[in-house]
Amino acid sequence: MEKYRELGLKLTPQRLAILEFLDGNKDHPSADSIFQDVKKKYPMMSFATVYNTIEALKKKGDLLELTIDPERRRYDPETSLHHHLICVECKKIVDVYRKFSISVPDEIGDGFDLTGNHIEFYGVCPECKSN
Amino acid sequence: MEKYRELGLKLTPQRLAILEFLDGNKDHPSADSIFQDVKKKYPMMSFATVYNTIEALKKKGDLLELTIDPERRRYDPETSLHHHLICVECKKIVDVYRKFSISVPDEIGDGFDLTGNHIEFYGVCPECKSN
DNA sequence: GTTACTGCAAAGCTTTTGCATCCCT
DNA sequence: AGGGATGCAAAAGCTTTGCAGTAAC
Repeated sequence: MEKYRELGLKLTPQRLAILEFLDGNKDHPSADSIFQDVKKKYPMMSFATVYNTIEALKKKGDLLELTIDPERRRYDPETSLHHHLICVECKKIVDVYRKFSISVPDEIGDGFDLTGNHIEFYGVCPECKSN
Repeated sequence: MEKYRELGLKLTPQRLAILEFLDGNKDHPSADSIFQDVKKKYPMMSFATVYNTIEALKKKGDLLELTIDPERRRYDPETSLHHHLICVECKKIVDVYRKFSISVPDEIGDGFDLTGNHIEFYGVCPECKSN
């Protein structure tokens, strides 16, 4: 928690509740998920606070914004390199911790300086298979 | 164009203009891009028509909805398998036509039946590099 | 005491929807 | 003629913003 203070971020109760909710969270929550959860503890909670905190965490590099759901933005507190496996039926998202050696061939690369990649695997999860 | 009739789709002038705009388009346009372009020819154009047509094309399998831009949905008339290279600065998107042999190991796969994948490569394009 | 954060409400965007009219087939 | 498509406007959903009051430091 110390590191937040170092960056000039104030540790308010609301912010702590958001951090607590995100810590170890594997559900790739949306802003609304975060809001709904923290609201249980702090009924006065506002969206502004959620988005403020998301923005602060993103800047710190402690939260990733995922672009895997066309409906809404989802966030991932797990910032180490990983990929995602998405159920095309129920939209469940599972982490894939594995390094893949892939790269864009120079002739296709169009002169880009590559900085990283992200793979989305699509499939049908066991629960949806049995329906 | 015949194939559209076969599916019970009516070929209205507006719809043809949208098809013409999309044909061979490599810009991964948003609904608004499509709207703005077709509006030049048909000033009475409405968003409803754009979204109607997008929906029809998606159902036909002739248009892909991309989830690579958190700001808005983008569409891709190129439906053959390919990946994308995205400039993290200017958000330009370049197609990557290349097959990568990647797969999720069973022990990670969580019982999913895999159906496909999509890779996003991130980088800085030549134009943004020189700024 | 400063400075940043909170909550509220309004606004901004993108996307969806209802409905009367229109026009492709 | 019939049924889908169009245009308009309103509504819905997600995200951002302005501001006065509040609380962390």
